[in-house]
Amino acid sequence: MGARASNYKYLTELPPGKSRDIYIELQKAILSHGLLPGVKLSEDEVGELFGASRTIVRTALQALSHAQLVTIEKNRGAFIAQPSIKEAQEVFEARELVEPRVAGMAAKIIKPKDIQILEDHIQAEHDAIASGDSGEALSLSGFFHVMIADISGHEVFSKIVRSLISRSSLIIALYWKRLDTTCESHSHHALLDAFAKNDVQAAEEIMKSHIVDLHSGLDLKSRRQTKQSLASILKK
Amino acid sequence: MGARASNYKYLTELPPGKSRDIYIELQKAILSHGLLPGVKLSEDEVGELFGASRTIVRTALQALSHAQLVTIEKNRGAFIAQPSIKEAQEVFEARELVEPRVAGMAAKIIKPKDIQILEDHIQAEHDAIASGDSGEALSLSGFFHVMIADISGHEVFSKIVRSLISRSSLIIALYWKRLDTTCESHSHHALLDAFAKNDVQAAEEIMKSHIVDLHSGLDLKSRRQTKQSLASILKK
DNA sequence: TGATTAAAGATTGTATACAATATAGAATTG
DNA sequence: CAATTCTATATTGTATACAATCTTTAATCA
Repeated sequence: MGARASNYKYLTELPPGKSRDIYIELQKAILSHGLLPGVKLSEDEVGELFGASRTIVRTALQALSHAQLVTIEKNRGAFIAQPSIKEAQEVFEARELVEPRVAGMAAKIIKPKDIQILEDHIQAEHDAIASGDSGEALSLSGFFHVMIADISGHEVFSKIVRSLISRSSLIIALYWKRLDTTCESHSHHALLDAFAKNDVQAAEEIMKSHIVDLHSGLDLKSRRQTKQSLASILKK
Repeated sequence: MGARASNYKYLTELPPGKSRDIYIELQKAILSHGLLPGVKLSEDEVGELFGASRTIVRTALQALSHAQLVTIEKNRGAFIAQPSIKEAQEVFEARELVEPRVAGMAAKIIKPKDIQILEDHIQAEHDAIASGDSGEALSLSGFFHVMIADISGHEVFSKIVRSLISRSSLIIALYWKRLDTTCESHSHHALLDAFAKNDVQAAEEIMKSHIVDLHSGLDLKSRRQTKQSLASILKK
């Protein structure tokens, strides 16, 4: 995981406190593929790791389950979610509907300052890829989409996009075609060009085809096996 | 509230148990305007009402806060959410994007059996209006949209729609123009006609204009005041 | 009297003990 | 030896006690 973790603002309904911290740390680990689908999150183990009581840990795990990053099975515990093939399909269909609209809205009102921030972010993506930190790279490329949603100023769409992006990370872990290949693309750059011109329609189209691209990078025939227990990867 | 409460399947990430029951009961009360925005849900009070310990109640309240039906303020407690004007606007904008698509998908694959169920449901709406049970009528008219989402078979869209519909109920409580007027319309019937013909485009258009209609029924200039404490309305 | 402060009460936050359930391993049986 | 049952262990579910915080009331002072 990235030595310098992205300090981008994470969202959760949780009030500030230890539960929220645990939520954010686990989310980071999930989004950067430090924790893979299927891994069990035992309450004692997580509590031990973060020096928190089970009460606190349960609050965090329940929040993650509401965000659909974790599945809680009665009397069995919490596991990193494993989206089905159908869900994977649907998540990307939803992204194809919502994100182009959001990108268009962002294009309409984006300011030079925001464009600069996005450019820096793309640079950070490249750096992560260059340094071989594919987990961080993946996480950053997801955040790029969230940042655009935030720029649009539309909080309801923004929350929907956040949720879809998070789940996309699990989907990529399970169904991405070529494990070696990073999902870098030129689309992010192209999007910035459209933003710079405040070209709403171009932004919509580029975003649409970008997501269709990502979607087609998935192998939605069979689910990858992901055992790998132990949550010792959390220690950054 | 309706003597015969809608037994339509409620969704929550909560596993079966008392927390889930409380969640569902509170949700019902919120959606039918038995509990109005701003009302405090004290843990002891709710626990007393349902014969549950605070641990259980807290789980339910936290789930409701994740569904954005309840706002939890640190050290102050849980309150029925009060969507802002901006959020109200955004929720309906999101509905205008997502629901037409979902209606179109439903039109493509709907079966006679489903159409019959929807017809019966509309009848139940009329009955509720006739009997003056405006809370139940409102709740049913929201469920109509959820049922269509379920018929579409697209679970990701369906969950998004559920969330938007729930919040719409709070928004209507705060911003609906004429308190005396029920939000009945002919759109639901028109939608059924399109469904019967499997007319995708018509279904999309009717749904779109229906939601625009609802949207325009809101007075998004000022928020209504809703005091009314006490959660004694829960006892059906 | 009005505002400010102080104390009492009520409510939420957290840790922990105990109960219920599931899991893993040992013993038993065919 | 394979399959099954039983037992011991580990894990989650829930209630409750105590701590921290907020709210309300009472008391004090200008």
